[in-house]
Amino acid sequence: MATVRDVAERAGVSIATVSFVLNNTKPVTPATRDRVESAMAELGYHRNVLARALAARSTRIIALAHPRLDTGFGSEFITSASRAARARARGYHLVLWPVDNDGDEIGELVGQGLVDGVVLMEVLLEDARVDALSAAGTPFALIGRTADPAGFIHVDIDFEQSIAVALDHLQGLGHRPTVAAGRALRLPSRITAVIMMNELATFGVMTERVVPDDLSILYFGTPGLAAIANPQLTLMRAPAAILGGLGVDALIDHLETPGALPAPQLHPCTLEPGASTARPR
Amino acid sequence: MATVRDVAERAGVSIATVSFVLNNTKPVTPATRDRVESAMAELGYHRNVLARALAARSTRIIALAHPRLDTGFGSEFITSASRAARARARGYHLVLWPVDNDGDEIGELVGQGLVDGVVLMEVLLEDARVDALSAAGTPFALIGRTADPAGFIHVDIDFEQSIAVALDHLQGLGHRPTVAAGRALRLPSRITAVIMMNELATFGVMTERVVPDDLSILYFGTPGLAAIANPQLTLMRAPAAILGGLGVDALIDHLETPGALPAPQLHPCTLEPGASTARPR
DNA sequence: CTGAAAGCGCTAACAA
DNA sequence: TTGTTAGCGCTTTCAG
Repeated sequence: MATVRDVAERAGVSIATVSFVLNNTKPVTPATRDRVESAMAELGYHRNVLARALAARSTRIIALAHPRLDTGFGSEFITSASRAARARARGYHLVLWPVDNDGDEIGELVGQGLVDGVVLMEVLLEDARVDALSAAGTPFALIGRTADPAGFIHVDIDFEQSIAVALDHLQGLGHRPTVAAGRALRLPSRITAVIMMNELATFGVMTERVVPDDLSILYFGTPGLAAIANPQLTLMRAPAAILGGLGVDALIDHLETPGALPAPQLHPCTLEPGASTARPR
Repeated sequence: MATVRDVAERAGVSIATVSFVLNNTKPVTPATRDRVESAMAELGYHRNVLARALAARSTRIIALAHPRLDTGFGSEFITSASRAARARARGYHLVLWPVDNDGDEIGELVGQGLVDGVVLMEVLLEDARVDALSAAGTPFALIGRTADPAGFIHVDIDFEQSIAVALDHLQGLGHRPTVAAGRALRLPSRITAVIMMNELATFGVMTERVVPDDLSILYFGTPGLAAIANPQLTLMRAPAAILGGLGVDALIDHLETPGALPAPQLHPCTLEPGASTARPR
């Protein structure tokens, strides 16, 4: 592997100059820049990211902290995050960190100095990982929200907008809204439609009522379960692929503009028709 | 962040000694080892992986090269790979590389010196990425196989075993085997059951025949599609979660025992009953 | 068994 | 505009 030293020698300049053209950090005459650039091309030079990171105190690596056991969030989330990281002009790397919910593990990992920041998946209302990252002084972005997300970089589902779309769908079918959020143990018989956010509960309800004849169900979540159900559930699909990319983008924005706190990015679910919603009888 | 220097000072030894206990690379008196270890504990010392990597010429980071656009392989694959990497006693990191099928991009990435090896997903029979990695001299493991996999570290689906299970299932229902591999344009009417490996083709067949009354279909692949189909497909599910971990394990084994070439790990699909297979009429 | 010292490949003052 | 040089934090000979 060729090093800056080799390039410098071949171009007849100092290694500092090579670094300057590499990073565009100081003015260099077009002529010398040319010489350096062709030397790099001829040698097939690739800058060693490790050495760069050590010297520059910035690794351009970010971590995606995901649940240790797969919660079935779908590969789109991860691949979109991975693409977003590499897509930037100068390219970040994304490492995967399977971590528990207590903050110890993630604290240990950031202590290793490998990453410039962390994207945290499946954030809880009270989240020890968030505390650990704050304590360590590591920049991070949340996918989801803690109880008090103000002050944290975060991206999440736009629930308000999503609910609006969901209600619109149900009302279009002729259902009338009522306020009954929460976990009612038993569904009053006058209810003609429900919006469900919980897998298990959804299947529970489906055993008690004839869907969609007696009850329409609109399910918020990922398609896996919705597809398997019988009848196939009408789904408000979480924008997984989009959130992954947005989270990474927000974090990188922050890293490159230390002052700024990127505004929260909220993205709605999209309605995917199924057979679990219909006109009320 | 505390450094070896801080630890050495506090323990009253040289930084070399600290390194020796850190890596267990030279004998150290229990007494001094103790002093060093408590110094590390007191300072909350974490070894900087970058500096270690640069000096030791080994990063303990491996890359998972995945298709740039999500092919719906499921998150289990990636999370199991990520867990396998971190699980080892001394912990590897896994970075994600979305790459095209031509070898340029991956060649560029390994040139950066960030990783000790690469796990390659969705390997093709003729694969430019494999050539690029070979040329670069980077250790790698394949998920899948090239036309001639001998000499490459690889893990894959055990097709032989899987087919045996599949045939067993169909014969148990009363179908009789015939040899008709390939892509027959039209299905002879005497055929009572097929094993399908291709999404599109499967749906094509389903529009032409009544399933499972006229034709039983056994589908090899991932559950996403199988679940959505009507009737729900009987599935031979690819062992994604297992292969991810096996691939990483094989690569790390190789990295830590430069001589050895880990034997190919083949793992069969598992049969998941659906409604697309039945007794022939 | 322990320490001194020379790097790993690069960045970034500071000088020239 | 370019070069000299001192690190970044660690590993690893080579002496002692």
